[in-house]
Amino acid sequence: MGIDRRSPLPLYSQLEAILTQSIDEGELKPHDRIPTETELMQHHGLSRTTVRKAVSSLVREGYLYRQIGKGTFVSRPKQRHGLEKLTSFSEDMRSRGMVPSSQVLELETTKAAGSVARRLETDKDDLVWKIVRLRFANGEPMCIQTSYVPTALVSTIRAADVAGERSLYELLETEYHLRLRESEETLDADFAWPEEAQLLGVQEGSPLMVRDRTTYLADGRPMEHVKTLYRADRYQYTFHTYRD
Amino acid sequence: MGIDRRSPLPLYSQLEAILTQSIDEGELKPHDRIPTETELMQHHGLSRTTVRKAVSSLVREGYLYRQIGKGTFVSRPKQRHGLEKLTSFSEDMRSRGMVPSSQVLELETTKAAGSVARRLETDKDDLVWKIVRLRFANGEPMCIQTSYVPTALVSTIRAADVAGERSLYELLETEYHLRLRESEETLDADFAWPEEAQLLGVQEGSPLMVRDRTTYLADGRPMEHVKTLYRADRYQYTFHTYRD
DNA sequence: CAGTGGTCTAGACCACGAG
DNA sequence: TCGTGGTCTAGACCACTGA
Repeated sequence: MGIDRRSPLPLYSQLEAILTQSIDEGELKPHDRIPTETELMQHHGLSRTTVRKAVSSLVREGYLYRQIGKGTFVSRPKQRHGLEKLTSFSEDMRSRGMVPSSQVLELETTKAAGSVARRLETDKDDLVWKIVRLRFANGEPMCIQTSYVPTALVSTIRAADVAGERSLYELLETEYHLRLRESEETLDADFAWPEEAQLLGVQEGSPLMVRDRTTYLADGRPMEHVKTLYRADRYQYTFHTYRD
Repeated sequence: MGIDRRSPLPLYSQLEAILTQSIDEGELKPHDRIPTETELMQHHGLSRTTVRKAVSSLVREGYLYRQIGKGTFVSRPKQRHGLEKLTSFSEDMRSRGMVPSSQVLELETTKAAGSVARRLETDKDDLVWKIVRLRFANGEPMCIQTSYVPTALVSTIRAADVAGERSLYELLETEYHLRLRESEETLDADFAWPEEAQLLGVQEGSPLMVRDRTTYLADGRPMEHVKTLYRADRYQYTFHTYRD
């Protein structure tokens, strides 16, 4: 494994891959010092700027931490997976080692109600898709998800597009070539109402995590607003924060 | 407002300040294109590398977004405050425009129990501080917070250090010169047990947000493990995610 | 003191998007 | 075709850390 200058991958991202691989394979252990920036330059034949770009990126992602005057070190294992990534339910479950699937409960176009219209920045009478799905992880109910997508962005959605293991985001990215950039989310706690409890297979009044998300495209237009009710006994949200 | 080469602040951070100020003051509005990198170089007499470092940083923080071949644009207002910051309860409440205060319910040293010892990476018999506080925002109960801090790091904590408006983090950073780097957190939902409900002033069985956090120092040592029970009717956790 | 990461410069070539 | 951001180089000086 070395730097390949004919590869289309940028050199800094190749160096990132080399370093993360050394960490994941255990060559570099937590709190080990990694090679000096000068050593990395000479060893891989790169400029200092490129080396620093690779290392800085891994520092941002939580793989490494720097101490001025001393060196750069490997972080504690669980402190990786630095910044929160924008993922679909399917991607989220797969990264937790579970198999996602879906059952479509509703799929229709409707006029955007007040809060949905505000989040999607559409007019009150514009049509939006409403998709209600019961979502499973390893075949067990995990959450109820209600999504709204402007019909102005996506003309057609069929149940088969979003059922089973199919992901709405995959459809939007592959079929409609919409590039997602970021989302804004809130987490809250609530009870299960009777209908929700029955769908999720829990007792009425059980605790739920409520996740509200608005997703935006690369050009800034809102793409989706979604409310998800998770079984709190099966789902925890995990994240990282940094000082400065 | 311009670049001051005699200032101790790095040039890229001065440029960041200039750009964020133009945005906050409304000179640059959401979806406006900001000046080209070349224009910023010439206007401020900086190299392209420095300009790019400033702009990239604002892109990471969610102030700006880039579209290759087209330019760099201002994000939608709420999409700023990009990455999650490691904040104390006091800092969190102040940033939400509320006044924090605390009432100390317990303050003692104790042997670290199983899960606490594991999180703090101490031996089972090592002593840790246990601090239980009822925390208020604008005088209303907001959460119950139970903190554990190794006595190896902090020899003395008096009730006055952590009561009222005083923050544990401020104490650690100013008195003990401990530099915090990052934390690992989970969010969950649960019910209020009778004692908790009474302290928080809610009905028994009300929904709570449960936040578990372990905080680490710049050199990687665990500094604090804290469990916080928030009134779900008064607290929502808000965050951002990015694709790629 | 020598070595580390932190900052900065002046140049270069490229791929993408729009007219 | 031209201007945008994306990548990369070789060199420089600085502040902080530890011996």
